[in-house]
Amino acid sequence: MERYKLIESLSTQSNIPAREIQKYLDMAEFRKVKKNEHIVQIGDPRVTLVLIQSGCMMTYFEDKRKGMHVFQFGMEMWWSGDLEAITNGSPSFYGIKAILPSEVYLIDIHLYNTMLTEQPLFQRYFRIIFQNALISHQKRIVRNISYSAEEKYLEFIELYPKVQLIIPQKYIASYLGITPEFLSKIRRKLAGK
Amino acid sequence: MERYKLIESLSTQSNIPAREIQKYLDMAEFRKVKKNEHIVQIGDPRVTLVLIQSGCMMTYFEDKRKGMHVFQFGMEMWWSGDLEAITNGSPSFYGIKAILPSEVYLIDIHLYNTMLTEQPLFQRYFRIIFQNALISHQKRIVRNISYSAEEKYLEFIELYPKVQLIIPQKYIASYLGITPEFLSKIRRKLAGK
DNA sequence: CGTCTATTTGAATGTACTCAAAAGCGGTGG
DNA sequence: CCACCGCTTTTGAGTACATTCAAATAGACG
Repeated sequence: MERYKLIESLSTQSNIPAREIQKYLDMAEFRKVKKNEHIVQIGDPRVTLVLIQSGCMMTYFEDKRKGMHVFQFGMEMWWSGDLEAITNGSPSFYGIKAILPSEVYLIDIHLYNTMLTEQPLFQRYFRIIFQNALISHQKRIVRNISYSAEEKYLEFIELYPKVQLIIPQKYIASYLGITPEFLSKIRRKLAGK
Repeated sequence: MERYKLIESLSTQSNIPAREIQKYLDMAEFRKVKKNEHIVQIGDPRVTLVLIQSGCMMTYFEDKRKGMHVFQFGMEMWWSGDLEAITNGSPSFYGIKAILPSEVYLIDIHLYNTMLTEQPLFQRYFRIIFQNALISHQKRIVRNISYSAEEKYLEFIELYPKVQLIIPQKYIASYLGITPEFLSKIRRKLAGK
């Protein structure tokens, strides 16, 4: 996606004039990142929201026992970032890295607050963004507590047919909370039908 | 919690004058519900957000194979309801019932939209509510994909020490996505330490 | 006190994980 | 353009975690 299209979309969604969206985007840090490059490391004190203009990003975290887990994938026009860290100023619990060459805008805490206070329509914009994100998080929890691994995988490829083609299978397994070996076995079983 | 305290809290959180909060609360349907009484049934076409003044509610859903699952618990001052149904007008995927005698306000789609359009500060209020809800949903997903059943349980009683005392254990098991029998075994194991 | 539901227990089963090794695949340099 | 290297995926055997089913026990409430 190109910059002007991103601005158009944001303008339409938010009812904020394109020229004003542009003003705030200019205040954000724009970055082109290569495949596998990190834009946020776990523990970074400087926390930002990330708006993806093009490419594909992934958010991950770690636990001591089992290492890295994929928290979510982000595509064009999606937001990522550690909302909790943004909210209370703690260091980032998540890391964010590019799965494909990508272009992103980094909105730090200060800019986020500026946008919300200077332009009240951003309150509405983020209310809608968060409301929709909440819905999809709720659905994911529903699947987490009621689906088998196989069902989770089938639902995933149905929900994100594009993502599924791009990213390594082991990341899908991690996102679903299963091991890559077991996902491989699920796929073998499904293929034999 | 009493009505005037609820109004005070909402007013403080939202920066909206108490008298105006009161006006919208008066437009909502107020209901006292008995223990185990339902305020929303799965599939209900009339969908509402629920603001809990007192007591304890639980949101649940069903799948054909394993029956009912607890989606979440709601305490005083919390919101519940099917956001997706509110957003797109579909029938409710979730049911809501009282675990304790409770008092709730029901905000239907129409009133929700009225509040958002008439009083822009509600955009900010719900932006904050959703932002915080999103954070706790994200954390729950993190636990879902990276914790064992035992760890999930320990985290639960730490996060919700009050809820844990009130509600039947089988509902906690369901919330965590495990069977009541297995939770019982986890507790036995933990007790023997 | 009796009934109904929740919890506990145990045995058998199934689902998913670990570990180790082999096969596949993509990018890089010669 | 091919060969090699590193990483991902597959495979299989053994194990651990969690479920199912059935029955016994405990608790709550009228």
